[in-house]
Amino acid sequence: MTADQAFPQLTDPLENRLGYQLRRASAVMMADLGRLLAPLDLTPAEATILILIGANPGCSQSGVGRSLGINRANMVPLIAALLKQGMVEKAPLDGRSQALTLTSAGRAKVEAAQRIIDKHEARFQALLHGSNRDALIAALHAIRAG
Amino acid sequence: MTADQAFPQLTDPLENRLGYQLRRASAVMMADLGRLLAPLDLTPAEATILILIGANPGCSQSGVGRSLGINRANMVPLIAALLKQGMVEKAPLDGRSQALTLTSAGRAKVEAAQRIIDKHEARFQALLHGSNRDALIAALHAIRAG
DNA sequence: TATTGTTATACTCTATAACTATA
DNA sequence: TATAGTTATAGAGTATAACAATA
Repeated sequence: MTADQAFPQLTDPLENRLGYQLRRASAVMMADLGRLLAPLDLTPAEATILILIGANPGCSQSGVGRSLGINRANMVPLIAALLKQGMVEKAPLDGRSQALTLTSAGRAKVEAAQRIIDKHEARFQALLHGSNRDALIAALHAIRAG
Repeated sequence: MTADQAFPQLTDPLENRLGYQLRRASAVMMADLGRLLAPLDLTPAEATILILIGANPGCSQSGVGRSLGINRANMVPLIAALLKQGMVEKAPLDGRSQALTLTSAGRAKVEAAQRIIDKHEARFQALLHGSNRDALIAALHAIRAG
């Protein structure tokens, strides 16, 4: 018995649903990125936080959270892990805020992560040979704003 | 002090990342659908399961899971909830499989959910005025296959 | 009065391992 | 040997409420 006889495909009324396909496609890319970043001991969330701090030295923890859609409470253990690993430093900004910057170890990690992410993105973009990649990004921005 | 002075936007090096924008766009649509389905006492996951059973009467629980990317173990409480709510019925198929079908209450729920999903999808598709909607779906399929 | 950072907490989602019964 | 259904469990991710210190 062949595999496709053993598991006949179900009729899928969700094939043409934007929200559903967005979710499944996102899951595929997230899982791939997670596998690729694991050897660096980074999760996709940690990598995006490091990238954002690298591009915005002196930013606050809440600012990072607002930008990434992660709420303040959930930023605490994420930043704590990056501090513990020596990738991020805090410096008092005013009495309540702390300015975040990357350490040199953090900068090295970000560069390694960026190289991995670049390859990962290029691999998926290559699958979109027909469609316009910029139009896809523009569509995703429009959906986010909706 | 205006709001944008209080929360200056951070420089965002993720603006142009396919995987990241996919994830954020997906989260926006999922949150919207969750809000819209809540009055029906349905989660997006339950709605997609009902839709799939409705389109494939007699399918198995594992078949639904394979199609939706939900593993067998996690299907158990999902199907149990739909059985308890009287929306799905099980009938012995062979000694180990159960054929799933919708009850009349389940069919009514699916129809109500489909109406909500249709409006939700139409609202987001309207935001994509410039770009080709079919090209977007095709791109998402290509990413899923990658 | 609003914001930052924090703690505690709870709920959902996802993943794995192991088991029984059946094919 | 592989599949269906199940149980138990653990780890993420996400959400809210509340608090202290500060603006």
